[in-house]
Amino acid sequence: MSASTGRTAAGTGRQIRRYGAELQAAIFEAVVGQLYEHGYQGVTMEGVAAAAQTGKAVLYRRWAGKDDLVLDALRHFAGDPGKAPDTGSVRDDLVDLLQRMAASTTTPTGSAVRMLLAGTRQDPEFVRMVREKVLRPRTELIAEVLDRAVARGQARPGTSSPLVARTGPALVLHHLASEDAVISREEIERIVDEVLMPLISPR
Amino acid sequence: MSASTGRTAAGTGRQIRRYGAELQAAIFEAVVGQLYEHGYQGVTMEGVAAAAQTGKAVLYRRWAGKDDLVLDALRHFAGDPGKAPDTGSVRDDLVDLLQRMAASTTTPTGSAVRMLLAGTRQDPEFVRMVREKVLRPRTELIAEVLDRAVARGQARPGTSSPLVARTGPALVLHHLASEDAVISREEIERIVDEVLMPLISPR
DNA sequence: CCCTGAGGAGACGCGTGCGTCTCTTACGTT
DNA sequence: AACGTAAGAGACGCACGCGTCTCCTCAGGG
Repeated sequence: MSASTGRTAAGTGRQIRRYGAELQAAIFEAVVGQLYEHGYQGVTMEGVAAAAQTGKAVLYRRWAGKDDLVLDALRHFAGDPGKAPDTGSVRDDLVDLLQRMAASTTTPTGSAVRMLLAGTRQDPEFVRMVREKVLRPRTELIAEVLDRAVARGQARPGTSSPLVARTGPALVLHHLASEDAVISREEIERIVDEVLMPLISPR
Repeated sequence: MSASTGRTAAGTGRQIRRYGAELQAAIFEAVVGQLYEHGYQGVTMEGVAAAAQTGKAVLYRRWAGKDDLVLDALRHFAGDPGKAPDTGSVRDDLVDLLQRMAASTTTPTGSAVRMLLAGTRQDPEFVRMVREKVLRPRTELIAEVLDRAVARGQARPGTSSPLVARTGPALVLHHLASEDAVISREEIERIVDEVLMPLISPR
């Protein structure tokens, strides 16, 4: 009998209602939160709506469905990989870059990369986007650092092959698989000192 | 009224009924098939039962649930990474090993590794198993090859660090993420010639 | 000050997967 | 030849996520 309130009369609060861009930002944040916590499969429209404190209708008014939403959220967040460091020491530059990469493995952006690895049938648009917006820019930063090192004579010419630029990221990523969780600073320095530096330094 | 047949009277065939080990093998095959085609999330008990031409009861009589089943199937298939090649040339040995690894990225075993990469919350038992039974043995083969190379004087001592052993696999795996699909023989040779060999060969 | 449009919340119907249960039937054993 | 066990098949109830739809309600423009 008692009325189904339909509105949580309980809470203290007035509710502030968000519109447009502000609302969208909150939704994106919710998406990447879910993504980070439960992986792609764990992202649900219902979960996102709840986390963003909004209704599903709002989501469907803006996006066609889950794929579209997640894609858009990632596109929004993947963004700026930062500028390439230029300390004058290749070694330090590389450590810095890989450190950043490692840090981002636990972020939504990192999740995206891992989804990429995982996917047997992923939305091709999604795959493309992650490659373009996440992976490539970061590899390019490394290439940039290597180029500078070559110019400075700190590295052999020819060192700056795409393959070499990929080696650092590959090892950081691989660490995720072969060891537990977080990669330590020491481990990163070991990657640089034991693998990258010997690989590039002049004979 | 008309009997619900309950049995497809249609087909030509008698049905051969499988038991015990034979049945189990068929089920495992179905599991890895599903795994390969749709990824971990795409494996369903119903799908497996159908693919194996059996009933769900049979599955639940043997395994506690999906996790248990998949884990067991992988454990069953992950098996033998083969013996380390010993052609006398480190270079050729490495190419051979990485080639094998690359080939297995499209197999169920490969899917398992990718699931590992992907997983934000995976069954820890599963993670441990893939590390132990899939990743580690293969890295050890490489270490073995490197050790022999050092012994032969084809590689600098100290070359056989775990990190160096990981570099090849890491690059192969990373290729999955950064490029499309299959890794070519040429690409593998490039990895060996441009990265691994310079890294290990005596100065 | 009222009206319109979007936001917050969630009910609803649909499909799908899980895990259980039932029923019939083939096979190996005695 | 009779029997018991497990296989093959799938119905069933439950939970959950999707995408739609409805119902307020808040805010801002006329």
